[in-house]
Amino acid sequence: MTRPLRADARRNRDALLTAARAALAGGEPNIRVDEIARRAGVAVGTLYRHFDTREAVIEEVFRQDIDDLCASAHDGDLRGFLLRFVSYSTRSEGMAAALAALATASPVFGEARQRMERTLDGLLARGVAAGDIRADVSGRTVLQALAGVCSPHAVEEESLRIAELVLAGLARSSCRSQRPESGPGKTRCTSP
Amino acid sequence: MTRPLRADARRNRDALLTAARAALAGGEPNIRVDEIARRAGVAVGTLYRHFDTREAVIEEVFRQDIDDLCASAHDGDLRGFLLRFVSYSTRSEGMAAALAALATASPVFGEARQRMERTLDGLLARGVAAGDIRADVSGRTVLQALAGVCSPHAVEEESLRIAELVLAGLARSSCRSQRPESGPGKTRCTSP
Amino acid sequence: MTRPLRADARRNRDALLTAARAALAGGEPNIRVDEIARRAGVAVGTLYRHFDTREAVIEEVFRQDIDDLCASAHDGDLRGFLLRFVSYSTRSEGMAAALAALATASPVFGEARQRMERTLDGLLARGVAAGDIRADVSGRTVLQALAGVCSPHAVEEESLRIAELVLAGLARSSCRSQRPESGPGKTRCTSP
Amino acid sequence: MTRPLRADARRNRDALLTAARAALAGGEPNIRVDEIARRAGVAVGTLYRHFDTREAVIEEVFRQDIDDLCASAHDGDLRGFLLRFVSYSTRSEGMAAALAALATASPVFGEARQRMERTLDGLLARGVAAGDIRADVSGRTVLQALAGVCSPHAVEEESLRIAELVLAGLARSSCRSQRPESGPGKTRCTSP
DNA sequence: CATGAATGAGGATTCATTCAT
DNA sequence: GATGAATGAATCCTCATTCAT
Repeated sequence: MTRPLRADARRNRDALLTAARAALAGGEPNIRVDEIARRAGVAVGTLYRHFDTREAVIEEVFRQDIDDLCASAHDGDLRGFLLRFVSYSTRSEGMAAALAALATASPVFGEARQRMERTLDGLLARGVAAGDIRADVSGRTVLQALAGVCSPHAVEEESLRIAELVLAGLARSSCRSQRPESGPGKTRCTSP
Repeated sequence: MTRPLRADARRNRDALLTAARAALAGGEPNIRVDEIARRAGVAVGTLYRHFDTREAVIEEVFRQDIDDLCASAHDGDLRGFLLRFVSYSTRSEGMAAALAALATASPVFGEARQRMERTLDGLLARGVAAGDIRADVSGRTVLQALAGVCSPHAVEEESLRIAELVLAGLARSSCRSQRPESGPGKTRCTSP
Repeated sequence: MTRPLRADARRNRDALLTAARAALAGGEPNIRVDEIARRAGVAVGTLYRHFDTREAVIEEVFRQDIDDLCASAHDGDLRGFLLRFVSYSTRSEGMAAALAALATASPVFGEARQRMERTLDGLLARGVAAGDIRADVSGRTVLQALAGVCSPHAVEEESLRIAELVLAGLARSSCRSQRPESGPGKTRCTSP
Repeated sequence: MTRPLRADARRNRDALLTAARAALAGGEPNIRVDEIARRAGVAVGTLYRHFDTREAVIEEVFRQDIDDLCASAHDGDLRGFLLRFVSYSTRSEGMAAALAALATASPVFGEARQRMERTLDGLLARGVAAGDIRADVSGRTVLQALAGVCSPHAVEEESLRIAELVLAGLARSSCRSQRPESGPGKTRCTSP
């Protein structure tokens, strides 16, 4: 049973996350733990009281951001969601690199990814029901396809074009033209 | 005027690149220089005679791979090109991480990216001429959209789905349905 | 405002300087940082917490030594000062080489040199006032003239002879005979 | 029996020494062997055919310079000799550092030192005979006293002052005033 | 709980010297 | 004799993490 944090402890924890988030968003994916602590106005020891490891700090920042993003999906607007994702990714240029650097399958990837995928699945399903979206694409695929916008140095304008491209690929009408030169593939389009 | 390398020197240089390529492709993006040299059967000093820095080795591997890939585009087959790219990326899972780690704009990024973009531009133009591909998407955008397949841990099957999704978005027919809920956007499709 | 060091940190810092001083004085001008740390009974990281770089350690040893030496000049005894300098230099044979190796104008050279020069200036002025010392020689010149005693492998007995030679040259009476073969030079002696 | 060098070998050897001398004189005491060879227009292997080791190259440069200098002493002019020495040292700022770096008692030190000491002894003896120079100072002492002018970054003007200071200390008249405050020391002055 | 000093494995790079061509 | 590629020991410095105060 984890007791709620004492007020000052809470403050420190938040300060650490804020400092880390700012650094990652500001293009410092390799920021050192000392530095994160310093900017948060605490000592390294305090950082390690709140987080098991450097990775854990970054993961938590990431997890929170994804949480916020997914929460915003309740309006059911797929396009809006993708654009917000693009916007977030563009702002946090450092995040992508940081996450890439984490490399080794940290659980956060799994968790955050699952939340994202489920959110996208919901939005896609809604679009399918409305007849706008093809039914043969999963949230997982869309997420992966959007990874491009996460790459460091991505420019927002360009990232928006990517989102539009993916959206176009998702449109129900695009289904028929999917494999022009081949016969009907095994991936059926909205088999009624 | 750089004189052609002596046979044995050439052999060593190649061995180094081969060792590095294998390591990167094999999921060891952080392989140490000593280790690369060891696997190539030479001493570190030899590595440093051929490459200014660790980064330079990785860049050269990357450059060669991209060169080979782009050379394969002469057949004009966009779909085939994208699938080969997916295949390459999937095999070289380590490469993505390695390149991401290089982070800071190493020139190779620019060079390789330009070569890729130009190649894609050519393939797209051909498709546009044939009436299969919409005219409002640049090679740059496609490349960026495919970045997702480069992420470490990407699974080939999934990456192929992404490629298909992007291809669907590129199809001429997808153009009309690009923005279902809005009126005709400013991005025109093949204005005849 | 730098807070005073914690007791144990202070102890470590001192141990590092002591180890470094001993090594330099003992003819090991090229001692490695690991080794200095090991002899001080700490890890390399600790050394680097206290000093930015290997150079910084050596500079600090040098600075302290010069400080101590200059502090000893308060008695106004020029001869005594020079002899102590000789003694120090002879003991720290490694120091000379170490400093020579630092070569590139590290600020400590400037600082320590200035302190030495000012100290010598003071002692010379006192001698001039007493009528023992010629007035046309600066502390800077004397310091430079003594550099010979700093050379590695200098033997104390010989170094003392050098000091005496310089002292002889500094004596007021030596002024007149300074340039036997030429007429009165532009460098006047104690212009009354 | 060492056969005289073939013309081209001779040329290479000279080119190497010239390159090394220029580098040392030009403030590059740490110049690498590759670089010396490159500047001489030959390969490292050639350098190592002529000299056993890096040290050997530097020693040979030094030896030649000292030879030239000592040869110039035949005119018997002590002052002139010292001034030439100052001039040489000032020009070859890098030499001092290089020699200091050699540290470990390379034989060249001994040889060159002996030649210098003997030359100085001769000049001093001449001065003693003429009644200008005190008899209780050896060439060795004078040489050591002049080491200061060899230090890197020495400025010629300043070095000349040092030489004058030493010359003043050497003057016969300075003998009496050598130890003003003490009684007659054991170092007698020209005991007749 | 917070502090910040200490740890120490890790890893890139240099360069004198050797030796096969 | 000349070439220059290869060797590999030598070393400095970084930084995530621990733990005494």
